[in-house]
Amino acid sequence: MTAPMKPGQRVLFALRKMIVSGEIPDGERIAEISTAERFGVSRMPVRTALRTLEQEGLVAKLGRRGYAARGVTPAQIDDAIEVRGVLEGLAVRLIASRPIAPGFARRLKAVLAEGDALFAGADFAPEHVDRFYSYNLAFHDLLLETSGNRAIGVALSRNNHLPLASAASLALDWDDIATAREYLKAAHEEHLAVAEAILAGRADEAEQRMRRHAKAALNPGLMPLVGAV
Amino acid sequence: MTAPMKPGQRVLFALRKMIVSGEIPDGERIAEISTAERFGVSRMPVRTALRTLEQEGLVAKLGRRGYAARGVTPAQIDDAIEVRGVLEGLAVRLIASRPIAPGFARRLKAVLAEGDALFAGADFAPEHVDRFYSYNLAFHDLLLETSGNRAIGVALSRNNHLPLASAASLALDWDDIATAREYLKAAHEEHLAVAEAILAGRADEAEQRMRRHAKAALNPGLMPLVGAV
DNA sequence: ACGTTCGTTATTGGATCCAATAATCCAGTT
DNA sequence: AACTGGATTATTGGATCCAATAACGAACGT
Repeated sequence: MTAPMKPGQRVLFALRKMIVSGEIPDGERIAEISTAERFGVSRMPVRTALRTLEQEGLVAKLGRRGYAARGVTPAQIDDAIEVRGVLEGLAVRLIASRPIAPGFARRLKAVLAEGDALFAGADFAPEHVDRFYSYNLAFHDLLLETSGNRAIGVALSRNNHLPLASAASLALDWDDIATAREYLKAAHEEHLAVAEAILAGRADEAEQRMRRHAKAALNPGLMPLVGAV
Repeated sequence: MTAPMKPGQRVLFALRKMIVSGEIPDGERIAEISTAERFGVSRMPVRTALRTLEQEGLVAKLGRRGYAARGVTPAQIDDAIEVRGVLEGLAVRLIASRPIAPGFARRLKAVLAEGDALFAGADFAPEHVDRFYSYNLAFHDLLLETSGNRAIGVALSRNNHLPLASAASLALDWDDIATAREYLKAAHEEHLAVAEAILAGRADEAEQRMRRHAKAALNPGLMPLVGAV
């Protein structure tokens, strides 16, 4: 991860981080030349990065005057979380509306077992948070994949560029590990409830539960529980 | 529209059309150099176009071997329409869940009046289809804007690059103008029903109706009724 | 005859250069 | 003094050039 990154990726990641962190304030113009000099690269990586960021909605094109940063407000993060909720809700609705493949049921239970194991004991260390993160990712990925609707994944990939999955968000809870455990445990139980509704074919309930599960991340200072990349 | 286009836009549009139309078959590799020569431009516009198309999911990166076209199957179009339905459903849900601004009610009624005017008489010409297209766009745009959730628009912008709004789709119906009128009239009445549910604050109903409205486009050979850009 | 390794080649990513274009600034005029 | 016009300049988009890299093929050794 700390390996030397190609210039294009490096500039893209750096700019994205600077915008979402507010280091580049909202509305500030981002010129190609000055940015290129700032990073010590040519204008080319900056250009491609700005194109990508435009697609992500993090910068806006100003006609001929280049691009301007679009600051990410907490309200926008809430917006993105809400969108993620309905998209993942659609995914589970689709799964629950169709016959359940035996292989899926098995894989789903295997993933959920990871979560069960995490909260089997009363102890909870920061390492557990990492493991929960992996488990959570696997859970959401499995559902997304099983839905068979690739358009959901395409739409989701936008939201996940927002700082919902950043380590900074997680750090807030690391101070109080007991609270973190309770919160993550609640999330896991929501997973279980969603899974049960899916396997029982209760599509409406599965969708509703998934939406609420996403919205749980709206609580400030709590783990975002973001899905895939 | 038929004005001379900049090379970048031209290549992007052309490639997009060629992929969704199947002129470039699924899995076929798209090399920068040969494509650039084919269009008579340098590699640069092709590069940016491929980057954009990758974001849209229409091409896949093949590590070092460049990109490959990802053919758009009818199933994928259905997927995208379903996603659009839930996203626009979320938009109207949000609007209906909040107090209605007087200005919004007025603007909404003004837009719907355009639709009323279209179907006031029994005659229907191809020109009316164009007008319906504008009206339809205005309706969906207004809802998207009023929702206040920009993440919805960002997510939607992906889906609308699929050939749902292409003139080719519209052409199918131009052969039988009477059928087109009936279909578009039904869509307009769905708009009215959605609007009524919104203004009455019936959020669930508004969302459900909007979803079904989107799915109406699933009927083959019928106008997609696509939303914004 | 088959596998391995080295060299060639095709192809993308980055850098630099050039052209077009719109915004800004200054001067001239009313 | 204010407004209008043109000229300059800053900035993006496109073209060409260079470097890095991985795939492909051939030759050699076992």
